[in-house]
Amino acid sequence: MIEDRTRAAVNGGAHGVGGSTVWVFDERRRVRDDVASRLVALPSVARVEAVGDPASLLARLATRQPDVLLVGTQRATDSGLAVATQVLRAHPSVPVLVLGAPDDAESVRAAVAAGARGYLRWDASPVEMGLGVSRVGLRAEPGRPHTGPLSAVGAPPAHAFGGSTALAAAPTTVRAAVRVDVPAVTLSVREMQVLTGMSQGKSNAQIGRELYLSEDTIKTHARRLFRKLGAKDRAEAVASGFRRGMMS
Amino acid sequence: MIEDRTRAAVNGGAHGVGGSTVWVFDERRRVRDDVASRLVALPSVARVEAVGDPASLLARLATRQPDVLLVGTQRATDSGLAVATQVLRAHPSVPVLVLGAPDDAESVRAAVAAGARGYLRWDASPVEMGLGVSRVGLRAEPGRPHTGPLSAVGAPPAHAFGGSTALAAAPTTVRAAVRVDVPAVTLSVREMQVLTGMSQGKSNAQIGRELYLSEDTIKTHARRLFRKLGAKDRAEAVASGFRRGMMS
DNA sequence: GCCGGCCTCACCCGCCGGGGTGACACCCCC
DNA sequence: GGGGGTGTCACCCCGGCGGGTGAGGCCGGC
Repeated sequence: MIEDRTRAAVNGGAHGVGGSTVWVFDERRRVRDDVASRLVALPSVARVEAVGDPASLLARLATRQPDVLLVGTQRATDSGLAVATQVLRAHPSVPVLVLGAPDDAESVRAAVAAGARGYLRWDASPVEMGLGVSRVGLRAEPGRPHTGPLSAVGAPPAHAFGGSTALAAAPTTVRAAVRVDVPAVTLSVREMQVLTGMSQGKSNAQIGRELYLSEDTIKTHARRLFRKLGAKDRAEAVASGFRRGMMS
Repeated sequence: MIEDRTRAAVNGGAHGVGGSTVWVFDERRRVRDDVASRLVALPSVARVEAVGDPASLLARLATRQPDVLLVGTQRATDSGLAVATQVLRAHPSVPVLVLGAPDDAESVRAAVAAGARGYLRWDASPVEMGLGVSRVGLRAEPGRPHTGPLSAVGAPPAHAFGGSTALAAAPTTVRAAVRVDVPAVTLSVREMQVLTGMSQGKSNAQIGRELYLSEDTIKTHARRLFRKLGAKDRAEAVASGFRRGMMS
């Protein structure tokens, strides 16, 4: 019951049309929801399912398999580690990523030894999660299983746990890895000014006043930049600007 | 006349309330407009003025001074370099950044020798420009002049011109340098799903259908996430999500 | 020299977005 | 055990968004 509620809350009905399916296991609801909330923002992730009960995790694995399975470990109870080991024994082909506490290198090392593909700090940013997930379980096409073989992500627990965050080194690499689309668009100065205004929550009239232009003129620029960026919305246009590296 | 048109097009009326004023000089209109279009997207830049004529550049400098002056150089005619030298002789306190071609290390070296604070490739991304501009001409307060002294940015032209882009090494550092606000907000899973949908140009009804929820429910989540992010708009909310590193 | 892109402005229109408010239920933390 | 955050849904309201279209002028490139 509780489990169904959580599933419903995280799952919704996003029938991933391309993009991988990620399962998150952790017995602590806070943790798995927190991690899930960051995962749903990733463009490469189409479907996120949160599981809090070892039994139902194994039951699901019997019929379906995720592209990546994140397993949270906690030092206090060894349950997370036990679950990971159990899963890997039953389904060695499932790409398991261990979610470790920032200072818990041991459990992580143990899990990697047991067959996990890598680890992530549970406080990793979406970008870092994206890197980890895409390295471990990228799917080229919806029907195909994860493209393998992939080199282990979790090789050097020691130094990674010393830094601020595991896998934090190369965000630009992530961009390159995740990016798929973007056929190089250039916006004019005016269009950039309008887009910037939009990203600051300004109305067309407000942008017009600040640029000493008519609101209708702003609308025209907006329409044009929507076309260029392939956006139907100012929200999508702003997102597109950020994804293309035009904004910061 | 031509000059006035360009100025008006770039300038608008953004009376920078905090944030630096940047001038862009280049005789090639394409270049200066292109650079300007990337500068206007920077949160740390409040005002951009594009100048295409050496004479009017010097005339302006007599009365006002920018926080940063970008000077474009071209190998063919040495005009850009000459202008930079001239400006620096007349106004040594003006922070000059040289805009060099990707493969033109010589002019850059010469300009730095003449007193320029650093260089940027003219094809630098907004993020890289932000780094360069903020290092050279950050203003703490509207009234105060640029905070100095600042270490030269352009020390190693050689190896920088070897890489893909000058100053491209540490985008995360830029974040840290530019970021000012952001008092740590956490969105719930649902809120993240809604925000993600918004960033994909989906309507509330559409998001609702995909999550098997009522449109009114989506609106409620939207309202709540707007409050959390301090956004008045879905566009601003999306931008905020990106700026806070919640989205990618 | 013409064509194309950009800038500017205008008018019409339909619909969605966002605010306000109320309600009920669950969950977690204090 | 109660309060705060979250999830879900509903109704009302209206202002702004986005689409379509037309039109004049300037600039740069083929």
